[in-house]
Amino acid sequence: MEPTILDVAEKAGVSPSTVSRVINETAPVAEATKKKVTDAIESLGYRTNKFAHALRKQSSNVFGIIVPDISNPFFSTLIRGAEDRFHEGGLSTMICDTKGEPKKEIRNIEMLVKERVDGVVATSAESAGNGINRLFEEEIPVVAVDRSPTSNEITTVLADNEGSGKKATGHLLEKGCRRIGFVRGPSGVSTAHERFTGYVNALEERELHADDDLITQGDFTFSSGKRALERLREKNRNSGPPDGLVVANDLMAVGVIRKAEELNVKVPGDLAVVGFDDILLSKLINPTLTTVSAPTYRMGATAAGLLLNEVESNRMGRADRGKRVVFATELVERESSQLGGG
Amino acid sequence: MEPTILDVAEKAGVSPSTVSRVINETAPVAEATKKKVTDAIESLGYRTNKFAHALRKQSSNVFGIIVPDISNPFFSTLIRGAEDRFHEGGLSTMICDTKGEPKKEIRNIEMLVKERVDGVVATSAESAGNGINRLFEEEIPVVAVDRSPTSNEITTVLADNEGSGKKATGHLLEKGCRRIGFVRGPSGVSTAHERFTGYVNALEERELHADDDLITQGDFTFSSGKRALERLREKNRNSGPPDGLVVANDLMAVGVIRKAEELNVKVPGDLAVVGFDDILLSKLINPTLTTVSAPTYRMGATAAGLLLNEVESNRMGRADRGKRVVFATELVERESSQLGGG
DNA sequence: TTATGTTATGAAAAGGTTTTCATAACTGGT
DNA sequence: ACCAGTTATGAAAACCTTTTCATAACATAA
Repeated sequence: MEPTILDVAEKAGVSPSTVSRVINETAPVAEATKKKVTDAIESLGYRTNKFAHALRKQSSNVFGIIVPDISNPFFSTLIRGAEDRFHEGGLSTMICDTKGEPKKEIRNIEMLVKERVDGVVATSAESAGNGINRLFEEEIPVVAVDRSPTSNEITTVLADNEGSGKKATGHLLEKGCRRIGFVRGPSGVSTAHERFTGYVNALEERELHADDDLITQGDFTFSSGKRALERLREKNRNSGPPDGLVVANDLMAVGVIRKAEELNVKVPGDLAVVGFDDILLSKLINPTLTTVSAPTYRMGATAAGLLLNEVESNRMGRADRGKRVVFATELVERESSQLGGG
Repeated sequence: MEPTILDVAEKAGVSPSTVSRVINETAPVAEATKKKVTDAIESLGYRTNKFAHALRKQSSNVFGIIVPDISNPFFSTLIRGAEDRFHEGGLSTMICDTKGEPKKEIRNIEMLVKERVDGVVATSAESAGNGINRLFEEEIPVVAVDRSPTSNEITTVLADNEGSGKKATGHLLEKGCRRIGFVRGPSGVSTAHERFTGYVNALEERELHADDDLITQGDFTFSSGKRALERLREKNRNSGPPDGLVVANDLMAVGVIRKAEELNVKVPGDLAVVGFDDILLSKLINPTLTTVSAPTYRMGATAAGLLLNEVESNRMGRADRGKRVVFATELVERESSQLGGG
């Protein structure tokens, strides 16, 4: 039914080998024959059979992209960056959403292994026992993005999270905040930890130091943000509540703002808030949220690019791994941090 | 390197055919030989080669899922439903995000064709020239979900959008609204149109009728919601503004609420608002948004199930297409529609 | 006992590429 | 005019399964 390379060869009056050479430009072919072949391909509507191609080349030309949550705009932008880069090269992609569940991550990785993808761009879901090792076992090249993997053999693309933490904290200091608290993210996530480090460093540079009572932890969800503010106000009933809060991601920051409203704490006014990621929601809530944004699209594209390099290197027999690219971030100033008209 | 079925055969002292029969349970095999084979498979760590399998069977065991926006929680839930169903059967999935751009939809579909997927679950991005026809040409089975395709040959899974429109409108009427407006969605999208029809019918059942001045159109985005409210208040400067608004999706409804705030119109109080989809955001904003939700996860799972049936039928030589499943929807009452304490 | 059907297995073909190995026809240099 | 090196092509092998066709052994029915 579907024409094969043999049909093309016959129609063009050449051998299948020659047709293959024309298609893949893998050896010189006389101009005249080339024309005969392309004509035959055209008229038959021939397309190379993916399965046969993959079998012979032992390569699927498919790449995997793993993220913990596709509905998080941060990750969907990352995906878009990576996807565009892959599609540019005529490569296909499989997107995997682990929903942050290790079980689902494993299942997804098993799928990618079964599909014999040529490589994977991964935002490994959890620190503990991440399935990336599995890909290593199978000798499938991996590039990590946004979060640091445990192994440093793995090429990694990151945002400057520590710098982000510094920027956010510095911003609040400039706005005149004196008691600045921090809502940390889940303990296993490098991103969250580095942001916290930035906060600590920003304070220390000014010879202040982080008061333990002003620090609490959430798990990146909206409701954990609400609980965080509750706890912080409880803890500081005597010493005086924080007047500024750096929150490890936007979603929790929105939770903080909602809870502040319930408690009749004015944001901004009584409390300035800064988040991270610049998700869509941050522009939509009231007050709009000051946040630190990373060049997500470019991070995705870069990760894909590095992965392709790595695959290419592997084919050439060289092995270059363990590169590290860090992107600068940017403070996006909005209403939630405009203290006292200043 | 990687062991083949031949290695297994040799180790077990049988022919490759027998090994294949053991693996696929495609013909009776003596208990003793079966054991020898499974032992050999185990000890060699054999896994069947996907490429060879696909080539021989002319089937990838991969299914496509097309949505206009993966970061929209409505669609990501739909995806999860479909994906879970596919994974259950050991099938793989490729998720495509068209970003609502026809160009991207075409590129994605081209990719699915190239990958020779066994079938596609699609929320066709636009009404006009949707790429689904392309899949038809390639004889790739398709099931449409959430939006009606142009062809009625195609099995479709829908929410009862007209019913939703009715419920939303009826709810506002019960709350005492007298001048109820409607913000329509993009003209090509069946979902949006049906919701509008529900609105009209709800009014007519009560022998009211929809005032043209109370109707305007948006494009499903946040900012188009803001503009919509502006236009409606402009239009009705003399006749009096609407006291209730049914908005074709939640994102626009949030835009309406934000704009109302800017204009000092109280929601609820001066204006009651109802949206559709029950996206995460609807619970997070202030006031929380009353909305109509559909069983999104089940819709995705059902679509995948029907697709699998259809593929199976095709293999058996029968052709059953054009089924139609409609899911009931549910009103989720929140703050935005609680008029005057009543 | 002979014919018929079922169970259990192997040999070989088929699925559609890419690539190695050969060969032939040229090219350019001496 | 001869040799070396390209250039241009074809034949055939290899990639790894699944499946058809055969064959043999065995059971059941007449």
